[in-house]
Amino acid sequence: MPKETFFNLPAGKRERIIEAALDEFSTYSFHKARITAIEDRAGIAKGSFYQYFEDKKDLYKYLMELLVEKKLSYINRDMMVNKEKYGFFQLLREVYLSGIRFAKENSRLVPIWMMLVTDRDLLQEIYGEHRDKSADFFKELLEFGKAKGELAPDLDVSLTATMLQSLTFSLIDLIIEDGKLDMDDMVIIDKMLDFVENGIKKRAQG
Amino acid sequence: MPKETFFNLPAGKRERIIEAALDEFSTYSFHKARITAIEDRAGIAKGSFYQYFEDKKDLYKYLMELLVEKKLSYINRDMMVNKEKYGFFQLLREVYLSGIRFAKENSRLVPIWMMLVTDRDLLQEIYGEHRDKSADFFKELLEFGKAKGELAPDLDVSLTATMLQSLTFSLIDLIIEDGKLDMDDMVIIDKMLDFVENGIKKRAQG
Amino acid sequence: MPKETFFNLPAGKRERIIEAALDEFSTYSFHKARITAIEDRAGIAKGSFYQYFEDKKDLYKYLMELLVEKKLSYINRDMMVNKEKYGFFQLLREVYLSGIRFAKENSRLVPIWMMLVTDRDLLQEIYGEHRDKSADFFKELLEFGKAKGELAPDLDVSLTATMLQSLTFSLIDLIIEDGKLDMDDMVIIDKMLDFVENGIKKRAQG
Amino acid sequence: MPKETFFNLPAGKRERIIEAALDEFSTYSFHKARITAIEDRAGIAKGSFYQYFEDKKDLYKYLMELLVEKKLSYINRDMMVNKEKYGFFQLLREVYLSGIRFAKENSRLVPIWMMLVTDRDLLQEIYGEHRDKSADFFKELLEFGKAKGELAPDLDVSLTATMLQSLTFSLIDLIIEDGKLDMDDMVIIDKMLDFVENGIKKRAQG
DNA sequence: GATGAATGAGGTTTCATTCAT
DNA sequence: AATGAATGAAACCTCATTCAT
Repeated sequence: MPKETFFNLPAGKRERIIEAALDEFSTYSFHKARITAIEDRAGIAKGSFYQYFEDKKDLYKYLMELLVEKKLSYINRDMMVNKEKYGFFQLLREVYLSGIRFAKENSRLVPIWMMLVTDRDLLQEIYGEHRDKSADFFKELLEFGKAKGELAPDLDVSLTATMLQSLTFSLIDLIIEDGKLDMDDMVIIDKMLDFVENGIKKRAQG
Repeated sequence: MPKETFFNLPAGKRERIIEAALDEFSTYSFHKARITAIEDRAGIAKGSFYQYFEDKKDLYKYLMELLVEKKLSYINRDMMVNKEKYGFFQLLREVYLSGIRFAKENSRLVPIWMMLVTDRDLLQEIYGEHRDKSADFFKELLEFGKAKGELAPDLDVSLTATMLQSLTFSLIDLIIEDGKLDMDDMVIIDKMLDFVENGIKKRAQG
Repeated sequence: MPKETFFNLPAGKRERIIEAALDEFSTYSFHKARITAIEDRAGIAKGSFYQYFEDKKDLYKYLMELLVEKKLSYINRDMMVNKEKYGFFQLLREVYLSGIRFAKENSRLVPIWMMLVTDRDLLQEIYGEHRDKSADFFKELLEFGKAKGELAPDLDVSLTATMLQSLTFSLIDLIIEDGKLDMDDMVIIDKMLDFVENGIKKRAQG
Repeated sequence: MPKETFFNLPAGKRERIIEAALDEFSTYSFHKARITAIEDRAGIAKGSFYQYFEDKKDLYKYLMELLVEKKLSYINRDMMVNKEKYGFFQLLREVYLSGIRFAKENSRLVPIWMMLVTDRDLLQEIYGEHRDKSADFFKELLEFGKAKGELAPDLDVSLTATMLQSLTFSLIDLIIEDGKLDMDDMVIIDKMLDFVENGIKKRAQG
């Protein structure tokens, strides 16, 4: 956690520091990223960083907290709370949509987070034991879908959750690597949902 | 590329070095990984590493080459060459199976490769311009499936390729993180294929 | 060029570093000279050197700049600007005198510079293409002497410049290797000038 | 001194080694020069060098011995032994001529030797206490010239010897840096001798 | 709190030299 | 004697972090 002094900083400066940190960490892995570069880009003096943060890891953790916080803020709270009013696939659509909105507006957070997730040692250092909350979220959603009767009752929830999550990642990655697919975001989502709903096997009726 | 001296080494020693490198790079990100640690674990003297490799990057590249080479060796060449004899989903099944076999027997290569893929700067350093051959592979396979009439003719090949690839990653990850799911590999694959074929929507007939 | 931080240093410390560098480089050739030794002698911490200089070469270049700057400061500017008031040999005498004054007060710079000049590879590394300004200086002076009618009109300017320059080196070397000749500096200079003026052939009149 | 094994080597191989050494040491200063590079260029195996020489310094010393030996071989022995038959300036001319011949045919030895002479620490390491035999040579020659009555009786022998020596260096340097002066070697020598004989002052009679 | 110099652990890399075959 | 891998000292350099002002 940042020191108190960080939160006492004028908002502009605080933001400049965060921006600089995002720039650095989204470009370089944790160990290659340099505090000095962050200080330079933020326009603060050489050791000033340590007025605000315990150390490199402290800043990194904070960035990850921002990520979670931001991520949540993009989900339509109302829909999630009043699940019953919606169908499973409607909800899933909203989840993907929010994921996209988030990624588009916080594109630098995504690579940071991806590097973290694939770096076991770092993950350990940052979180101690890691608990994948995102998978839990999908599990819950799937249970709900089952209960509603929209999904096959014998569907394996754990595995499917993993797969849905994985698809989310690839969705976000597609969106960020702007131009990889020249397709409108909505179209992408709809095609992906169709894939999830119906698979890719050709059916008799089309 | 390793220096000639590396290939002149007795197989045992060469393997010890590679083993040590795999250990180190699968545990730590490229920049945190230490040559010294590799030397120690391989039981060779302080600067000896440089007898065999140009530098850290050189070793890393070599590991990635091994990965590609190994990966390919796990695919049933026969099936891929005589595609026509098989159905699309049979082929996909084989691809997933080979992915799993590979991952089980080379579990340390996977995290190394994942860290690389998520670290843009490193990717750039290692490969210059990166060309995702894996996605191409799936595209080709999908085109084949379309031609065979097993897939919907209006299926978006690029997007679907991305999704299939993404599912492969998560499959491999599941397998490696042994115990995350207590399910037999075959069962996992079959469920995943079912997901791909039919999606998760409940149908009238089942 | 040293970094800004170097010039921000208290004069005393800055001088200690330069002194240490002069000690090291005047004793050892560029590649044998050790940064660590300089740090030790200057009483600064292990990597501190790099706060002030880019690298070894950077420091070395700076020393060479100091040399040029110092060297120039020893010449009687007035005499050189108002050449016309003086005879050629008076001017040459002044040049030699200034050379001696410089060498006596900066005796450690001379060997550094000599090592540089004789080390083609280093010279290349330090200066890229090297332009011998010192020879140009003598050429100009000789042209002046010719114009004044003090020198033979068919004198070869380029060659003579080279020879005068060479004699300067040996003069400086003599002075520095104190005691090699037990003669007063003035006497040395006068004898050398006599050599330059009249050669060593015995003449009819003496 | 090289080991016996070196002299037992077939002449061709011995020469290849010396050639390679000359290449390396004439390009790089003692400490930058690499044994490995010499081995490579000579086409001998990695540690083979140590079959023939004690160490780097041993080879270097040997090269310097070759230099002296070669140098002497270029002087017209006959003239030096029967000095009386010749005039001082004739002898000096021969000295310069031999210097040039030597330098032209052994151009790589010159920079090696120059670097050595300007590197006090190395000189010390190589020779312990250094005795400048070359200056002695000129002193002797000058004494001879005085005795013959060709030089002014009050000429300072030590200083003049130093100057003559210095001019030799610059002469050799000029010759080696081929093209610096586009003048025939003979012309250079004659002009230089004229300089030594008569200085550069314009005389009444021309 | 801000500044920027100071510190030193620690990593990479080079290469002369040794050693086993 | 020849080969070429092995060794390890030692150098350069980076940078997170501390400290004095």
